[in-house]
Formats: sequence, C-alpha cells, structure tokens
Amino acid sequence: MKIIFMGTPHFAVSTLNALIASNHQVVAVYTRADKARGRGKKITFSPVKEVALQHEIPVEQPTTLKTEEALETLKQYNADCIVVAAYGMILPQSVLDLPKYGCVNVHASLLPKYRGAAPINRCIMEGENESGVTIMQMDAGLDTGAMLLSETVPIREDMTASELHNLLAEVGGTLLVNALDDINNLTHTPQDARLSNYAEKLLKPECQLDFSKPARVLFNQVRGLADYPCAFTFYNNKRIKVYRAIIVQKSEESIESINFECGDGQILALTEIQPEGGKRMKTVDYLRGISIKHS
RNA sequence: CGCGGGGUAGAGCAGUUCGGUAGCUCGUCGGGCUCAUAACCCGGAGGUCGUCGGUUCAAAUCCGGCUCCCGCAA
Repeated sequence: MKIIFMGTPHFAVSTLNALIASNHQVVAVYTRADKARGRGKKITFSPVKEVALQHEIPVEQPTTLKTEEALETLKQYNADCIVVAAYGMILPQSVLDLPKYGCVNVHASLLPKYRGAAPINRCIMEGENESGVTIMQMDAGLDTGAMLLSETVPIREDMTASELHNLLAEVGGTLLVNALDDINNLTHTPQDARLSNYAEKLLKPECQLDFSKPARVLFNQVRGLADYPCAFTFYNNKRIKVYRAIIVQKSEESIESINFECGDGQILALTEIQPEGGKRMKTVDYLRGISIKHS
C-alpha cells in the first residue's frame, strides 16, 4: 500500500522505520514544523524528519491540516492509508475520510485506558504492572477510535518510563505493520468509554518531588518521569534531577545516597541524580565531591 | 545574539579572588593490622589542568579566540 506517515518525536521513529522496512511504500512524511528550541534557540528538526530526510522521503510540515490547500497537497500523494504516531496535530474529518483505509493510529497504551498525550509516563506514575500498544482506526475524538490490534507488555517493578517507551515503540512498529498487512480482515472493536481515562500532558510542577507523599507514590513518580522530563528536588539549595530512587526502611539508610523521609515514614533514597550544570551520576559519586566542599 | 553553571588522575570535586613544587574523597595496585567490617594504618602507580594563542623569569591561576558538556527558559 501507499502510506502517508505522520509523526514527530522519537516514539514515532520506530514506526516509521518499521514501515520503511516493510513491503509498504511511504510516499510522504508529515511532521510538526521546525521549532527554535534548546539552548540558544537553535532550529531543530523533529526526529521523524531526520529519518525521512535520510531516506529521501518527501517531508510536509503544514501548521494546520484544516485548510483546503493542505487537503489538496495530501490528495496529491494518493495514499491508501495514513499512519499516525504521536504527530501532535488534530486531523480534521476531511483528512480522516480521505484515504481508502482511513487513518490508523499507533497509541502507547492499552486503550481505552490512558488516552491522550502522556500514556507511558502516566501509566508508570500510577503504578500499573502492565501496558501495551493499541492500533486503532482514528475518528474525530481524541484516541477514541475503534481498536484493530493490541499487544500487552508487562511493566517490571523498577522499570522507567524511558525503558517502557523504547519497548512500546519497538512493539508498536511491528504491530502497525502487521495491522496494515492484514487490514482487510481486522475486526473493529469499539472502545468502552466507561473504562477510559485520559493521560494528561505532563506539567513542570508535577515533576517536583513532594516528600509529604508516601514513598511508593514518589518512587513511581521518579520512574514515570525518567529519563525525561525527569523528577527533581532541591538539595543544599541546588536543583537536582532525580533519575533513580529506591524505597528503604529507616534502619536501612545508606550513606551512599541522598535520603528523604516521606509522608508514610519510609525513606526514598535517591541513587542517581544530576545537579545543575553537572552530568548525570550516581549519588555516591556526587556525595564524594560534596564532602570536600564542606570540609 | 534568551539567562546561567561547568571541563583539573579511572569517578566526584577543591585549588583560580591575590601567578611560584598538582591537592582531597573514592577507586586501583602492593604491604600491614583485626575474630570481623562500607573498618583502620603504611606505601605506590596514575595529570599535555578541554583546546589554540597572548602577557610573564614563571600560568590550572591573568587576557583573547575556539570547542565540548550541562541546569533554566522556550
């Protein structure tokens, strides 16, 4: 089939790569407009655009798909199906209806749970022990379309959002190609809206650790936000990012970590951090440098 | 030109204000002590102080260029 791919961040790259390696033909890649971001507001391409350029696939970056002009451009590619993975833009009904097989989405959760922007992070922050990928036929709602295929993956006790992200991205690419290969025989299963919930976009304030909360909640928060955007707190008046932490009992406190007593009396031991201006490092290494400053 | 921190031994850092023998904690190697240890004691190896240039009798330190890493913001 002739495919138009729409996606932006790293998660979408796995799906794009899977499509490129498949028997289907990617005729165009849509991704969000280049943004001035990062230190020094440098213009950067999205990860998806980088890959598209490498494979010399035409790249389109409209700021909206709701115009007649955008629709005309889309039509010219004459695609059989549009594949969407973390694109970050709303598709109007005119686009959803355009291809023969409509628009198919790769979503990083077991729908109808965790619809929305941050399913991977929220899932771990909530302490779930499994997640997965769902391939769905898009409709006008936000992640509300009928489900075509899904695959479940277990979430290890100490798994971070970053690890789950990579795993789901991999699974998603494979699953999407499987879905396209078998597109005429797939069952469209409606989502049960009563079981749904939404994984809201992550906000900065929720990345700060509040040690009046129970240790388990903070542990999940650290895992769910690692490695990006990453939980943080303050230590010696310096902001530190917290990449890894473990729960220990008071009697087990180690001098090799920074320990905070939580609301439930248990200790959250920060084991891997990154201070302002510094590199990511084991907390034990950080403390080695601290001791000299105070002596 | 968005704001800011940083690059010194394998790791994490001091030293730079005020130029003058390269330092601390840890690791590592060797030896010692102990019933024992994240224990303690002794000794050793390991550095073009990010890079290029300038000033100077002398530069990690002062001056200028370049480069790399990172926090915030967006």
